[in-house]
Amino acid sequence: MDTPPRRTGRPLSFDRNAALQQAMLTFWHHGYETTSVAELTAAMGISAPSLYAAFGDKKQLFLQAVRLYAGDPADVERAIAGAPTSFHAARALMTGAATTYTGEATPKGCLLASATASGSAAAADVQDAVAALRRGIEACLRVRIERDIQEGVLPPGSQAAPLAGLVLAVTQGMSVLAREGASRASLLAVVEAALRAWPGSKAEDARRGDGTAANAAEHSA
Amino acid sequence: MDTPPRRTGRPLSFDRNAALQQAMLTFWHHGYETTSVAELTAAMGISAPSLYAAFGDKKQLFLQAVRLYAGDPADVERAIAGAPTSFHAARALMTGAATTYTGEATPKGCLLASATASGSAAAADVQDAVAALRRGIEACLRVRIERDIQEGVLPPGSQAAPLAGLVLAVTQGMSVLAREGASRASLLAVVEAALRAWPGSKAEDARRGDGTAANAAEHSA
DNA sequence: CCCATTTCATAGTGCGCGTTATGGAAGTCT
DNA sequence: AGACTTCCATAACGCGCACTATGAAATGGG
Repeated sequence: MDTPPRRTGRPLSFDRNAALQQAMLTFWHHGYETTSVAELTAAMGISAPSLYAAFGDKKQLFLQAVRLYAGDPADVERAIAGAPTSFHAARALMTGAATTYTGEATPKGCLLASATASGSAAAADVQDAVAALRRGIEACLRVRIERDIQEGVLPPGSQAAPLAGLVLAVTQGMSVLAREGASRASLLAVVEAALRAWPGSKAEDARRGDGTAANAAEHSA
Repeated sequence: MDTPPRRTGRPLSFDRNAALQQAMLTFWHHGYETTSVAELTAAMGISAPSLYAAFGDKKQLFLQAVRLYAGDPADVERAIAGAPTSFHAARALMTGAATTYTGEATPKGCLLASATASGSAAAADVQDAVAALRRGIEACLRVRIERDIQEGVLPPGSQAAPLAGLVLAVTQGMSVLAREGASRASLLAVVEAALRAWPGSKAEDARRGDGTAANAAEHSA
């Protein structure tokens, strides 16, 4: 699909997926505009013409790296829709983010947050693509919260949009804290603090700690 | 102090403060590394040699713009220390941020969050300077929360560090939402949702809405 | 074995970057 | 007025950027 049958000619001398993985890590570390093609070719272990032949240009390479980073959006949406409650979905999203942002073998923070926080007008379409991913998660979570309200899981009068926005804001904000060196434990504590804002979740579930459906938000390798 | 007495010679043909203001807005809009000196000189209405004579180089200009943006750190710390409670301080910080991030006459989001989320190794000291500002606010807020715990304003067992981290995370995360076009009202709703996480603040103060000591966090022009 | 096809390595393209050298214009001081 | 100091405008510096032209090397098909 991506690679129509290559019938003849010299075979590729590098692992395309491994190279894309290295590109993803490089973008994750430095951001989109502040990563140079020279840095990419060095990390990927290939030359510039090979990069352009295999991935298009820098922008298309970044978009493919984003897809590798974020995984299939349908997976995240299924995880949100299939969680026992929106509370569990929110906890899974945020703990997954906190865990991903503080991985030992990966850069700190969030590739999406780091890559597009700043940006010149030339990279507007890149920002749009990343923003679409975020909006998708936010919309899916908001729908899940609304369902809980209608089904009586959450008290009536609970506001779905601000809660979904809170989860997204905490998620993106934790990227900044992680980048400054915050530990995984401290971020997970921030997540638990944020979850106290969930309607009907004050002292009664303060020390529940089940973690159902955790780690469905973002990949971890 | 900044400008030792200039006794003779041709006077400056531009308003130094106005030029710095324009530089700040340009950095605010595009970030640090993704703003070129050509963009800066165009926005400031001066030529490159004038910029270098008046402000040093791009890095020093950015740091001066950050000081103009953030104001005197002592003001923020006084506002936090002088707030009636840490809850009021947190609300003031977050509502101030939400308001600043959605100003009509200013770029969307936070200059500090936008400028340093991405960054090559060459700009590490710039990131450190911005991170120091954030850490200062976080530490000051954490101390304020600890005071409330000791004085019995917050229930014992309340955890200061995660609460301070939550406020910082929400603040930085709102910058991302604002940059994607979130309205001021929606961000203020996120702030109110986040404040429900404050210990001892569930339904009893849901519709208080005093806003004491609001708007002390960040400047607004 | 030769050809068609694809990839590889080297080298280089034009361009925009941050920064500065130069010479003249606009002031103040005596 | 003239010396001196400071600033402005033009033009250019070297460098790194994203990207590519060129030709040789490595494969499969006939």
